Amino acid sequence: MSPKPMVRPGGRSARVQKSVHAAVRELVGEVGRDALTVPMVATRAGVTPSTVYRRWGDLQELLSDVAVERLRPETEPADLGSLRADLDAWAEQFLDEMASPPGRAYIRDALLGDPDGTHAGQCSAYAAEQIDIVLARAVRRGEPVPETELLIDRVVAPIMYRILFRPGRLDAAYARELVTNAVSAVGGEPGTGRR
Amino acid sequence: MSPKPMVRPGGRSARVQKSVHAAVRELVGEVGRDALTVPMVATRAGVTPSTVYRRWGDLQELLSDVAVERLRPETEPADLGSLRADLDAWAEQFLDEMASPPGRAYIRDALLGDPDGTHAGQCSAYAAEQIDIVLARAVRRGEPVPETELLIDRVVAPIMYRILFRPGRLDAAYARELVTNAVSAVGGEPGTGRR
DNA sequence: CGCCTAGAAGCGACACACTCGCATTAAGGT
DNA sequence: ACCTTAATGCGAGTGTGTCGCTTCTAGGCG
Repeated sequence: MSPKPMVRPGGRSARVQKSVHAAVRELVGEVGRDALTVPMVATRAGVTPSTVYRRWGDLQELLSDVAVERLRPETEPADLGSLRADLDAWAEQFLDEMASPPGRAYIRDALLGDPDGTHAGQCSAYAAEQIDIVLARAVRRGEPVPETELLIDRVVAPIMYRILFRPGRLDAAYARELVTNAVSAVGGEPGTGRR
Repeated sequence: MSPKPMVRPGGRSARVQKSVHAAVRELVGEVGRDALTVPMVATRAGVTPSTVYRRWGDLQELLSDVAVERLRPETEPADLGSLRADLDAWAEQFLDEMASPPGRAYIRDALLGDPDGTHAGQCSAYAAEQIDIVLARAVRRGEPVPETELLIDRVVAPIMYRILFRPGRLDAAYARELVTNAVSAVGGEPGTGRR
């Protein structure tokens, strides 16, 4: 028994992954998501279609892979001096990015080709990380802070639910309302702190 | 100008729709969702594949159609004598059905093949209707009631978010917690009533 | 330093899902 | 009973996706 199959992140495999991802991003911009096919991506990336089929199995899984990458936040939430201001700003930006047409498309793609829920879990983890940064800052300032879970339930979940399930519009005021309701629940009435 | 193009719900079209839906349900049980193909469904339903392609366009859209039908609640929420009891019972049942493996599969399918968000909106409408029934009952009893929107944001959205984005387990206690937090927000502190 | 092994990519052939244009049938209105 | 219109049936063609085999490279080992 050898110690482990080993993945081999360096070398050829990594090059293939990078060039395939790049090809997807280019082609989505050029021909659109609907016209995209695996052979097209493979040709652009300079690999054979079977390689793509083997590694990703499906166009949807490939798109999901790329979408998760695009949904990764690029910067830390801004530090505006108070928990409330930080959360407001973060929630507004989060809603803007997620509710925009490309954002909705990425969310759909990420959920779509995701048999075991790994990619979806990754998206949720991104939001949790950003919230944790904001909360850690507030703790350092000595402010009372809600649980991360509470903010996910009260702010992130309603936004994502509306994006996915309801056709209606979403604006910054809604994000601020959710934040207000969430922070007003901290350090006060019973039954708001979960788990 | 004739009044309308008209859909023709009765007659042949309706028969085709019914037999195709039945074929999907049968075959999903027999060969599984992964092995399902449009030609297979068409053969079982006694129609030509092109008919299925024309009406539904895609296997995913067909599965989405069937999934929405399965997600339609069959009974009204139970009347247990109080708002709190009704909401607890409803939320627990909702969570049970939605978080179960078949429930998750139906949700995924419903979202998957849904270009314009119609099916997703239908699912959301189902939940809103059930909640409205419970709230209308409570109003008749003279109880103070929260807004439907608040319950969707505080109860439905967190449950669906966790089902879709988080691998963790969901139990009845979580549903009750969400209901507690939602009803405790009614008729009290500022900033909880939305819009 | 060079061989060995195993995992990954290249290649080509085949199956079949999906599209499309045309003919046919049936539903609903007049 | 007729007419309009839309939906279904049918068949051919295209291109996606699968599979077995070969070839190559990365990492382990003597």
